[in-house]
Amino acid sequence: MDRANRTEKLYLQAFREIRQYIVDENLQPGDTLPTEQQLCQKLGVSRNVLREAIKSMEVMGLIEACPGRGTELCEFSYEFLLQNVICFAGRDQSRRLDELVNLQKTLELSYMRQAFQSLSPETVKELRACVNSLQSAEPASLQAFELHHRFHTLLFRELDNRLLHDLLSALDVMQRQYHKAGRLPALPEAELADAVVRALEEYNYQAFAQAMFSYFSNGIFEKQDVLVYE
Amino acid sequence: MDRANRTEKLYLQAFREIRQYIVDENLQPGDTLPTEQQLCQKLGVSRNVLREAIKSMEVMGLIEACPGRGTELCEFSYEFLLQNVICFAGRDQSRRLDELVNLQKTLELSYMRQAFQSLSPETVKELRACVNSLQSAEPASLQAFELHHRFHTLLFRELDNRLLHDLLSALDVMQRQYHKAGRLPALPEAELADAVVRALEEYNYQAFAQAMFSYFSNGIFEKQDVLVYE
DNA sequence: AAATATTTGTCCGTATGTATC
DNA sequence: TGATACATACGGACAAATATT
Repeated sequence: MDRANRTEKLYLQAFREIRQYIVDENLQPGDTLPTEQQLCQKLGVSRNVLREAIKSMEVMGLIEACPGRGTELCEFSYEFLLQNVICFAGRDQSRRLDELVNLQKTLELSYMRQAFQSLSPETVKELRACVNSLQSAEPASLQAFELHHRFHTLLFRELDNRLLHDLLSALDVMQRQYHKAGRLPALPEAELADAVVRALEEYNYQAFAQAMFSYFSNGIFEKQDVLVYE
Repeated sequence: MDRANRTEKLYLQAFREIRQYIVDENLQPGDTLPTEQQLCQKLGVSRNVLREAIKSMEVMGLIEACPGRGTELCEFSYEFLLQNVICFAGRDQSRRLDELVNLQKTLELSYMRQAFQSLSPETVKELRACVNSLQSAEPASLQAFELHHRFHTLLFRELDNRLLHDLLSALDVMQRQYHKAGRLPALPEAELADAVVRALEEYNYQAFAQAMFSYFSNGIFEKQDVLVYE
């Protein structure tokens, strides 16, 4: 670490270097990081500075430390997103919700063809059960919100695109905060979700796409324009 | 193995308490936190523990500390969160680049109409200068890579969508890492970027959209299918 | 089963650089 | 200019939890 002409704080620098180390070494969940002593030597910083960097990762749920054993990578979780978005993002910023909803609509409509092709009969059955519950649930209830979320999760869960999957989950986590704060407008009617599943049961892509567009033109999604092309 | 009975680590506890303090006091961006000493006393922990908690917030971009002045809240940004989602979430190296490129293509084509409408003559001039440099740069060089990214940044920088902006920026960060590792295939030819800017100079959306599609059908983007609709 | 070594958790002290008055 | 307040950074020390011999 070049300390002669450094301008940035050491703990910020250390954090990025450790993150880079994890990426470069392709460390997987369950793998252990070097000990604090080793990392201090590798980065050329004191133990305090190193811990400020490493404990940042632990606070975020990326790693877990245990005395006597060491520090290991965790399975990635959106928990830290949830915790922080609650406190810092969801405060008097009404347009952020629009941006979240718009991005969800854009992504799901853009990837729906791949989703359609990936869906197995088993998942379609689960989707059917989900939508049936949705139709008998109280609209705008917490239960309805959860079922809508499950509906979206099921639609894309077999699509083999980890990045998209994580991104959709992150969007969901963020929207959840708005819902808790009572600022989430109504979701589309259950009937529109039902039409999507009916198209899946008939394995009719045209009908599926049509139903998806209808779904995403109602409720909270209504005013979110998306550029769509042929 | 009894984790229930184990007392929680102090730095995790301190982190949550400080966050709660921010919410309770309704602190806004620009407001200052109590000094380290005051917080130590308030929470009843040592300075080291307190710093491990507070520096976690700074690493996440939630606060900023300055010697002699104190610590203040920052404007919330998704950038850090998204970068870490991308860094830690999908670690399958081989597919990740495809997913990154595909997502960039999807987002830029989906939001290009809004981008077109938002662009000012000043930015178009900067785009022109950027593309001119690109045409005289050595293809596949580091300079060409940087100019391509500047091209994309300029296209969307006036679009008033913070979330999209942060996401594109996070994708850029990740692609940079692939480029450093020499794993980034060739970008589209400079001529295709030039056609985009020519359409902007003529304020012709049809030509712009056409040029964008051509750009995103070449080089690294070639094999990335995107669902497009009418 | 016990002793020892390893690793993280927590605290203290000190020196330095920087901003403010 | 000087004094004060604050964050930055380093090092040492001991405790607690775990692993190893």
